[in-house]
Amino acid sequence: MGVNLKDIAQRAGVSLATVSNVVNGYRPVGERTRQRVQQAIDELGYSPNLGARHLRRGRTGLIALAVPELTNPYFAELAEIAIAEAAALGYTLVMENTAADREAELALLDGSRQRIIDGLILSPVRIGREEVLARTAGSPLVLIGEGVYDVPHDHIAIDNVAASHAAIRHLVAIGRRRIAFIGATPGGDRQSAHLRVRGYREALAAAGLPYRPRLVAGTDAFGRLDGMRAMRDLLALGDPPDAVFGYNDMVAIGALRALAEADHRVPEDVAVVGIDDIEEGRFTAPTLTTIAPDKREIGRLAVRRLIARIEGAEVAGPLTVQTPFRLLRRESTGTPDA
Amino acid sequence: MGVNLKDIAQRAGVSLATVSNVVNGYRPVGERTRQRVQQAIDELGYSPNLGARHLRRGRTGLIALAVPELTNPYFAELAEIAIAEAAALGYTLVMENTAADREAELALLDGSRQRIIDGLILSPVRIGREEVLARTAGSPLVLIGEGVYDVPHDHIAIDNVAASHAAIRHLVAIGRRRIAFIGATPGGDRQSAHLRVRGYREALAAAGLPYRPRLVAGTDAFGRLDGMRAMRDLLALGDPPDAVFGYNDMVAIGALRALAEADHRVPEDVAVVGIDDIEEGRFTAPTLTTIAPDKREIGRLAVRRLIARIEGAEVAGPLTVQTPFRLLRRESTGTPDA
DNA sequence: GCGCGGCTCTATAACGTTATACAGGTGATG
DNA sequence: CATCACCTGTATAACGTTATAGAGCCGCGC
Repeated sequence: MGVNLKDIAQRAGVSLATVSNVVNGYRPVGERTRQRVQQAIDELGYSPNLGARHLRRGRTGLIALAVPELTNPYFAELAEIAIAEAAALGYTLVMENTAADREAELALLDGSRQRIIDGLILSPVRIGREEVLARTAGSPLVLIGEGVYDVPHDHIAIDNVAASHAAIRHLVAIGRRRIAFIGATPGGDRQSAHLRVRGYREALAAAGLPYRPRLVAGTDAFGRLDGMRAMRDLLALGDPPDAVFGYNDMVAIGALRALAEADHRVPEDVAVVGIDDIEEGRFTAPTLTTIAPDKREIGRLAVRRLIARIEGAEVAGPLTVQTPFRLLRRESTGTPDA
Repeated sequence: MGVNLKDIAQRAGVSLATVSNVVNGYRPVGERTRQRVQQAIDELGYSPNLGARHLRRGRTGLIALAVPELTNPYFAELAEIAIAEAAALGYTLVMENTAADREAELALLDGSRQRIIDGLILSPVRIGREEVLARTAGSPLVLIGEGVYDVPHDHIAIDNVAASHAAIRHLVAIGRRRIAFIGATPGGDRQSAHLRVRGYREALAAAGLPYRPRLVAGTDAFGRLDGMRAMRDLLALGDPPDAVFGYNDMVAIGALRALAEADHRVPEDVAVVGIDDIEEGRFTAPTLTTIAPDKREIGRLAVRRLIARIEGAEVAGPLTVQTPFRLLRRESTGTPDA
C-alpha cells in the first residue's frame, strides 16, 4: 500500500541499503547521494513501516500504561503526564484498561500483547506476588501503586500507611474524635486499601482514640457511588462519625454527596478527606481536602525507568521508590491552605 | 526472545506451515496432528508475534481512538465503551491524546503512526475540512464529534444545534428569561462551540427572548476552571443571568462552583445545564441537569463502522450519523426526573 | 492397472526493514 | 610498485509470519 524503501531506492537510483542508511544514519552516506535519496523521500512521501522495523529490530517504540479504570481521573491525569514524558524520550505510550479484571491483568502480564510493546507500566489490583513472579514475558515491567512487593521489578508508589497517618493527624488536629474510614475491602485483595486502613488504625492509636470497627465501611468498588452508599450507612448509625477519610477522592466525593442529601454540614458536622488530588475535588462544594501524591513524579519516573530498562541501561537492581505526597487542606476540613 | 512457530514445529515434529494452520485455521489439519501441535503450543507457551503477522497480513488488529483530552470524563467514558466493543470484535483499541494540539492531530491524520494501526477514530478540534481532505494515509478514518463536514469519511455526532434547543427550551419552561451561555470561542475554531451557540440563539428567538451578547461568555478552553472564571464574570454584570447553559458538563460544574462561592442558590437564583452526562454531574451539589448523548451508541457505532471499513465491507458511501440524546433533569434546574 | 480427485502435510516465497559481509575505488604509506 | 587503510556503496541474510504451489498417499471408478 504505502511507499517503501524499494520505491525510494529505484527513484534515487541507489540500493536499498543506502536508503536505509540515509533514513536512520546507521552508516555514513556521501553528501550527493544523501541529497538524491532525501529528495526521493520527500517526493514520494515515504515513512518507514513500523511493523517491519519492529520485526527486524525487535523494538516497536511502544510502551503501555495499564490502569484499572480509565474513568478514574487520577489515572487520566497520570496518563497525560506519562504520555508527555514518553513522547519526550521518543516513545509512544498507549493506554490499556484492565477494568480491574484479573484475567485482563494476567493477559497483559505475559500475554500476547507483550509481543508488540517494548515494556509495560502496570497498576495491578487483582494479582499478587505469585502471578508476577510466574510471568514469562521478557519485556520490562514497572509496577505503580500498591499491591505487589518483593518482586524483581521496579515499583513506584506512595507510602500508603504514612499517607493515612497524615490524613488522620489532620482530622485529629481539627478536633475530630469519631473518624470513619470508607473503602475498606473486607475480604478483598486491593492491597492499598489494607495499607490505608492500617495507617488509619495506627494513627488513631497514636492519638489515643479507640478503634471502632463499625466506623470502617467496606465497599465493593472505589467509585463515587460506593462512597455515597457507605456514607449513608454510616449516617444511619446511632452515633455517626464527625469525620470520614475516604480510600480515594472519588469515594470521598460520593460521601460529600450523601452528606449534602442528608443535610449534614461539611465540615461543621462531618469533615471529609480523600486521597489523589483529582481536579474535581477543587470544584466540589465544599472543596475537598486531600492527600496529593506527586503524580508528575510518579508518571515521569515510571516512564523513565521503564525506558532505561528497555534500552538495557544497567540500573542497579529492581528499585522500589516511594514518591512524596502532601496534605492539601481545603474547605471539607474547614481550614483551607493559603 | 519469545517462542516462535519454528520452535513449535520442531517440538511437534511437523512443518512450520502446519503449525500456522493450527493457529489460525487457514487450512484444515488432521485431528492427530492438531493435537500434537496444540500440546506443543501449550507446553512452550507460544503466542504469535504480532509484528511479523502484521508485516505478512498487512493488518495489526490495532485501532486507535484519539481524543483532545484524556482527563475529560466524557472521553474516558466513551473510551471504555469503545475498548469493550473493539475487544468483542477481536481488535485492540489504544488511546491517543492529541491534547487539543493541531500538530498532534495532523500527525495522527497521516503521520507515521498510521503504519502501525489499522484505523483511526478521531475527535478533531483544531483541524478542518481541508486538512482532512489533504490526508494521504490509506487507512480508514472515522470522525466523532463536531468539526469537520463534507469529507469522505464516516462521521458520528449528536445534533448540537438540536441539543442546545432542548436545553434552552427546558430553561425557558421553568421560567428563566436571562439565559447565559458559557464556552463560546469568539475567534476559536471549535466547531461544536459555534453550533451550540447557534442553537442557543435560535432557541432564544423561538421563545421570544432577546439575544444579549453580554450573556455569551467566551472561554480559552473547556474545563472546570474556565467555567468558573466565566461564571464569576457573568455574576459581576449589573444584571446577572437567572440561568446558564454550559458548553459541556465540566464548564457547567465550574459555573456551579463559582455560584456556590458567591452564595447564589442553584437553582433558585440561577439554574444550570450542561452537556455530556459525565458521572461527576450526578454527585455535585446540586446535581447537574444535562443533555446526555448516547455514549454507548457513539462508541459502539464508531468502532463497528471503522472495523467494517478495515475489513473491506462495502458499506454504502461515507455515512454521517446523528446519534440521539436526552435531557436529564436534575437538581440544578429544580425539577429532577423520577 | 492406471488415472484422478481428495485429503494432509511440506517447502518456500514473500512482507519491509536492518545489519553484516563484501566489492570497488581512492589516496597514503612502506 | 605493492600494500594497506579507508570510504561509499551494494548484495544479501535474517526477523516470524502467512499464502501459494505442490508433494505424497489413499481409495475409487474405468
